[in-house]
Amino acid sequence: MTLRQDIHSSGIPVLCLPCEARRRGVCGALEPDDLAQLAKTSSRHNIEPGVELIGDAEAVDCYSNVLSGVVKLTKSLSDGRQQIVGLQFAPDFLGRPFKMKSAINAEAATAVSLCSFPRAAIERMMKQSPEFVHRLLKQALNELDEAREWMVTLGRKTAPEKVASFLLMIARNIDSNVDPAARSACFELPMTRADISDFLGITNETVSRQLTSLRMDGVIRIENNRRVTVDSMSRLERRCGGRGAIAV
Amino acid sequence: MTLRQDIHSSGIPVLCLPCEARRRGVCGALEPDDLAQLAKTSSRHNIEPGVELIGDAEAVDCYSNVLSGVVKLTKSLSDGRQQIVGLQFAPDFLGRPFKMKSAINAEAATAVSLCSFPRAAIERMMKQSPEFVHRLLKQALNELDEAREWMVTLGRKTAPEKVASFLLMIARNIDSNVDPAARSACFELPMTRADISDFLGITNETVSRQLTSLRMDGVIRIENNRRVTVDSMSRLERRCGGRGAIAV
DNA sequence: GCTGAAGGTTGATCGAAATCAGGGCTTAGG
DNA sequence: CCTAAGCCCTGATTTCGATCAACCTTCAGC
Repeated sequence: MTLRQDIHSSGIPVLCLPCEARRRGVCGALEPDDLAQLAKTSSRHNIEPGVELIGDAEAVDCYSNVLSGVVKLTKSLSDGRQQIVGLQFAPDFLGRPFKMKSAINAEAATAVSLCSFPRAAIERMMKQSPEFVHRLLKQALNELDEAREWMVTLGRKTAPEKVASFLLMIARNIDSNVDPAARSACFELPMTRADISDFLGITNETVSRQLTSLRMDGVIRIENNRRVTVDSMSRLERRCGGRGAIAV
Repeated sequence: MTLRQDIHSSGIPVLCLPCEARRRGVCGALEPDDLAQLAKTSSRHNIEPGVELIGDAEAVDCYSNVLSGVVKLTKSLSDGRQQIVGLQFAPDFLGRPFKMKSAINAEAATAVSLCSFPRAAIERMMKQSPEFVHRLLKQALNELDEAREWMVTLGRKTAPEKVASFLLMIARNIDSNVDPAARSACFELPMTRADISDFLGITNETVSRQLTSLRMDGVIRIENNRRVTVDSMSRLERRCGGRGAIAV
């Protein structure tokens, strides 16, 4: 299985061989020698939950692949109100081409491991590999789709629907069992109730109440505040509000 | 002024010469001969307000530059709730690379004129011009920024702040006077109260009340329900809620 | 052990926006 | 002319989720 993909793996850096970013992430666009060139400039980091990756403080001048964990992207109003505008899972690409001051903050929601590259290396790669830019475009369009999906949730769904939709999204992104059409799911919530409320545009009290309500109705089970089991995904789906966009 | 840009305009199709898309849109990425090739396949359309451009109905298989007018992108839940997830102004590029079923609807909000290309022509151009893909990436990232900006508005701003923010965005996008730091502005609202409410995630009654409130307070003047005059942009800005993201 | 802080749950109350309802203005068509 | 349909505004009432407040559990540090 690994073999089939790696028949021509000669020249691929050892570190990159098992890397998910090569299979589904931006590195998948690169030829072995491009990859080798990029890998020489790369460095790996393990980040503690809560650590700020991009923000007003230190203008981190690099790009990274998310190898594991979850990164939250937030925007704040000057009076402290905060909104999470995106979540990045492995193997998403983190960083913002063409822009220094992004007015966005990135923070490790869970423990996170990153594979980072200096800005210059990425920009060089964008010049020499059209396929790489192509991948970046694909990822950007995916993020755009997700953002728009959440705009519907933020603007038009009720609090119970918001919480159900959130659980569904998390289940689909980090469920241990890979089957996308699985009938049940079990996972760790990657963030606190306060984070979830910042994601859904509601308060943490409301998040708590809605989780309780789902638990009471037998839709989910919760252990240790974090571990969630969904026995019937379809029941959860039915709580998400009108199925998104009827378009066939 | 036009001259300076067009010293080497030999080979540029006549239709494209005055086109805004060449200056600020995706066509700006193209060499004269690429442009000529693309122009041969292009067609111009004038669309009435309310006409659906992309949707479940007819899967329009083309891409377009918006030459004038405003296009609204919407997503709907199956029970009829609707959310506008984006507005496209000239010279934005309309259409979705890599995907047929987009689960998104596009509709002319005002009278719109388009310059359309068949899907195949655009895909060929993406293969032969890396600079073109580069432009598409830039536009996608811009749209992503805008979407995220609006997520903050949808999730964390009050109704009065939402309406003020909307007016501010419109003013900056379609104000007749070009100066971005203008102290005052005057423009036509490109959509009905119902559309605005679908954009802001509130009801049309609330939009109406907030507009009245802004009018009573002397922040704006309204003629014919559509024509809005903002005498002091800074007063309007102060009504938009905490200034977005403090990041320097 | 005690203490304090952080995260979470639950209850009571309040308020902003939704909902329900009516009425005005403009435009198109008989 | 009259009528009907859109679009918009405004008032009365209701409701969902915010706010305020209390309490629980866990965990780190002394």
